[in-house]
Amino acid sequence: MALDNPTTQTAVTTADKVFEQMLHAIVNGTIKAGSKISEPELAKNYQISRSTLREALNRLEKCHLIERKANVGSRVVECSIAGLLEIYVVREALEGMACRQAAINMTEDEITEMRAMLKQHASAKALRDGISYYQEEGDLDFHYKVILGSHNQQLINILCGQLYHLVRMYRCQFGMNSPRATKAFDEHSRIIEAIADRDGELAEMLMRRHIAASRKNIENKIAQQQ
Amino acid sequence: MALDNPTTQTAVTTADKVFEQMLHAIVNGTIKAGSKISEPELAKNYQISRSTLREALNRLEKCHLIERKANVGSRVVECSIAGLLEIYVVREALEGMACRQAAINMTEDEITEMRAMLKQHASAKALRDGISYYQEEGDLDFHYKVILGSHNQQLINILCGQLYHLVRMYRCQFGMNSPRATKAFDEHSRIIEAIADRDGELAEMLMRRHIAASRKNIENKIAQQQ
DNA sequence: ACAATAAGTATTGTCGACAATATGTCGGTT
DNA sequence: AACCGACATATTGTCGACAATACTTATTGT
Repeated sequence: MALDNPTTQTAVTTADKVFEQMLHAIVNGTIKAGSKISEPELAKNYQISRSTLREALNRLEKCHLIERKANVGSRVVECSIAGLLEIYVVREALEGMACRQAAINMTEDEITEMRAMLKQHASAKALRDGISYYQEEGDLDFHYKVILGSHNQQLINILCGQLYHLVRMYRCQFGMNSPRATKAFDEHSRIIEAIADRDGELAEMLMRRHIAASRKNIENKIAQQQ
Repeated sequence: MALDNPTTQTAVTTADKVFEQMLHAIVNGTIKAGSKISEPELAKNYQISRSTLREALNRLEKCHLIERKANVGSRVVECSIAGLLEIYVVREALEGMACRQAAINMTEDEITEMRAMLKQHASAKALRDGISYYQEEGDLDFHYKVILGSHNQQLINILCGQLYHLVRMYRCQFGMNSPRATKAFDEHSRIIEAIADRDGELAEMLMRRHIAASRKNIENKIAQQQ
């Protein structure tokens, strides 16, 4: 069985398309974080009925991008520092485990593919312009591939289907062009080697440190600002 | 802020009520695992319109209890051994981390409460009748409280809001009256003590071993049957 | 002047009908 | 006889209207 990849399945129904549009709009802040969602207004904007919009809202809720209260309505989630740190904690646990599982379950082909990807990132890193953007995308790609490599459908669903979009939202809204770019690259390399060695324990530890380092980096930044 | 507890919020709308009914029906197998869901039929059964039923189905999908394909329909998830093991892997990672966070964030009151709960379980364990049921419920209670103790909303959402119901479903359908009852009780005690000592690292390790032991127990059982 | 209550407005929840898509059946063709 | 394609049926997706609930505003009483 090919592993279901929640972010790749193409939109077929109109609710799907509206969902994707709103997804982008929320991630990049066009629809502001914390703002209330007016069903009648949005339905008119997207030229669809309220039922269809509500279907799209349900998908967004599944990604934890909006929150609904009965008989009150939907709000886009707030982007708080506390919320960001909470996500890092969850990622540390889940991606760490995904890494361990990847060391067990990844095929040789997948490992080869990851090495190739990393090489490509290295050359992209060499040319200095547009570093942050590409590096960030590369970072997401890397983590993404490791998660898929776990071959654990539950892990994939949670990380790629739900948390993934939230992470992107935070990155966009907080404008995080990580200064850890070069460091992160080395860490990625070591993680892949641990996976290639089928050393699950080490792979998990390295991934956890990698994510924990990002979290601490943010915590420090916040502490400085205050 | 009081921590939102996804399983406690009472049903207010009719879709909520139908969701809860279907939840029970799916968990205890009244609606069979793997079976296709007929929207017209169920809507008639529950005496509601299809829109309302679909709303309920969306909630079930959020808990990963049903799966929908566009223009095809919904199916109740299958209960496979592989799926069960996948869940244990996720739980090991997430509840382990929840335990670490609980060691950091739990209030003294919460710890006192947990100790009291464990004492109650001990006395319940003493009277031999109905052990499996109560012990299982007790087990769920224990894990539940630890998760809430993490004070991490993301962790709580994922574990209590989504995986919780799946775990219950597997327990029901596979008739798992764990033979690890007494052992599990001791492990629970040690975990609480680690939390009380504010030793997050130990608490996480103990919880991970606790869950991994359950998983291996199942793996062994399966291996024997074959 | 302030609080509380009541009416009015707006938003969400629910309903039944219609349109679009997929599944199953039957006949024809190679 | 097996495979392919068209038709019929059933199911899902979408729509607009109505009902129920929450919020706002105005009015009244202290």
